[in-house]
Formats: sequence, structure tokens, C-alpha cells
Amino acid sequence: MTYDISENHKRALYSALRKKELRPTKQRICVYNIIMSKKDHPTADDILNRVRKNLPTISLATVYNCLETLVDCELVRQVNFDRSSTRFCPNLTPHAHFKCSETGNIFDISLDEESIRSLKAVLPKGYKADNFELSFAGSKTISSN
Amino acid sequence: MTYDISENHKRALYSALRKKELRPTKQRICVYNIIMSKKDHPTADDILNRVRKNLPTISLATVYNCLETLVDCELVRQVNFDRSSTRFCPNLTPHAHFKCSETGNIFDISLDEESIRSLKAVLPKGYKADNFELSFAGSKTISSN
DNA sequence: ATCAATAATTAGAATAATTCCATTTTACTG
DNA sequence: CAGTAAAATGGAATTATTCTAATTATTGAT
Repeated sequence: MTYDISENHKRALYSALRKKELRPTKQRICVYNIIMSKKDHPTADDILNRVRKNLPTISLATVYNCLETLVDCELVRQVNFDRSSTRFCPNLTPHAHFKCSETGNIFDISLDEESIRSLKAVLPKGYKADNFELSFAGSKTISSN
Repeated sequence: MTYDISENHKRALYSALRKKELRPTKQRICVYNIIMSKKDHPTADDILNRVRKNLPTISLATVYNCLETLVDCELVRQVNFDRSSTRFCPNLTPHAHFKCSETGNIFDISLDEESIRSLKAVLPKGYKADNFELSFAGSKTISSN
């Protein structure tokens, strides 16, 4: 059973854009594909460099524009660590992040239903959260990934 | 039973500075007092404005320097929301933050031992966290504080 | 108290990430 | 394929923060 995973991505992209009456330009398609094709946490600048392999003349402003669009469409997520440059994340499932202080690498930490429930349970009555961010910093003893 | 809370702060400041062989300058003392005297989450610029009531000639660079020192000494904490300017927090107990999308106000959410334990439990084997940040964004229906 | 040594403050320049702006190019509709 | 609205582009502008070099303050020893 082999299927083209990027066909699914393409469908998701087109339908999300159509919903907001936005156009599937080659820049948006390319930025989206680049993010989906590697499960890491690139900055806008990383993305610019990767995208330029296919679209050598794309500008940084356009990369920022595309990223904003993709985030608005909930096709990719934004991650911020302190005030270092924003990173973008293809993982749409609820998860936390772990930043290794030694290498700077960022890892996704998956969260099960139970964890998410206990997370949201810390909010007192009267607080309605639309979203949350949980991030850890520290060192990783086992180096996988 | 009345006591001078700022006497305690002063002691904490002096002893923390001495531990690192740093000098208790009037700028550091003033920045620290300003942060401790109001339980909110000011930016460096907010702090500059407040401190200038007492030290009219203090510079923004000095405010940044003082804040860095205070954070290093673990006398105040830094909070970041997305990429807006860093905020500083007098609350040293482990807690989460909630940002109201409507007003921009930031609220401390206290965490009991049990919550902290379940938070740290999301980390798989091999991850050692030195610290974590948990923040929520949403709306606050009951307006206290 | 005075002095030297060292640390801290200062103003302004420099930097980094991101956004804005005015113009050109592209995509959709008829 | 022509007209219109949206998007891309390059460069300037902005924001938060850090750096730099010169001045000033604090400390410890006389």
C-alpha cells in the first residue's frame, strides 16, 4: 500500500487556502512542501535557503508572507523559544517542545489525552484557553533523532 | 503584625549579589525595588519609565544590564510571549502564565505540586529538564485583578 | 578619608528579526 | 486573452536588544 504523501499535503493546502479565498501560488506551495518534507523546526531564514533550491528568486518577505498565511490556515505551527527567531513546525498534533541547551536542537514531545487534560486543569474558573504552549529546556542524555 | 517587606527584599538582593561578587549599585537596587513593588509583568521599557521617577538619568542599557543581573541571580524571572518584548516577573514560585487575547493582560496561574509533577511526567526517558514554561492564551470571563 | 583597581553606567551605534511600502508580477473571472 | 484583485518583490523602516568606548562609581587597601 504505497501512496503519495505529498498528494495529501497538496489537498490539505488547496482546501485550506480555498476556504479563506486565498490563491495557491507557487511560493505558498513550495514553502508548504519544504516544511512538510522534513520534520524539524526551521526558521524563516532556513526556509528561505531551502526554498531557493526550487525558486531561486523568492524573497525573504515572501517567505514571511507565506508562513503567515500557512499559520493562519492552521497548516503549520509557530514555535518561539525566548526571543530567538521564530521556528515553524509541521506537527499539528498537540505536543510540547524540548530544547537541548547543549546542541540547540528542538524535539517534539507528544502529549496524550490525559496529559492535555491535566494541563488544562491548571486553569482556574474564569479562564478560557484557546491554546497553550509548553516548552522545556535542558539536556538530552540519550541521543536519538 | 506589620513589617517592612522591602527590608526583606533588600536582604535578598544584597545577599544574592554578594554571592556572585556583584555590587549593589543604586540602579540595581532601584530596578529591583520597582519590580518587587508591583505584581505585574513590565517590559524593560516599562521599567525604565518607572525607575526614572527615582533616577531620572538612568539609561535603557543600564536597565537591560540590571535586569540581566537580576535574572542571573534568580531574583526575578523572564517571561516571553511570542516575539513581543520580554517581560519581567517578581513571582519566583513555579507558575504558568495566561495572556488575555482581548486586553493583553498577563496573569500568573499558580501550580501545585501535583500539577508540576504531571507536567514533568510528559518527558520521555532521556530528557532532563532544567526548567519549563507553560503559557496559555485566551479570554478571561471573570474580570478580577 | 584617599588612591588605585576594577566594575558598572552611559549614550549612541550596531545588530537581528520582522514588518512595511510602493511597484511589478501573477492568478482568477468573464 | 483582458481586466481586476491578490500576491510577490526589494529595499527601507521598525522594534527590541546588544555592543562599544568613554566616563563614573564602588571597593579594598593604605
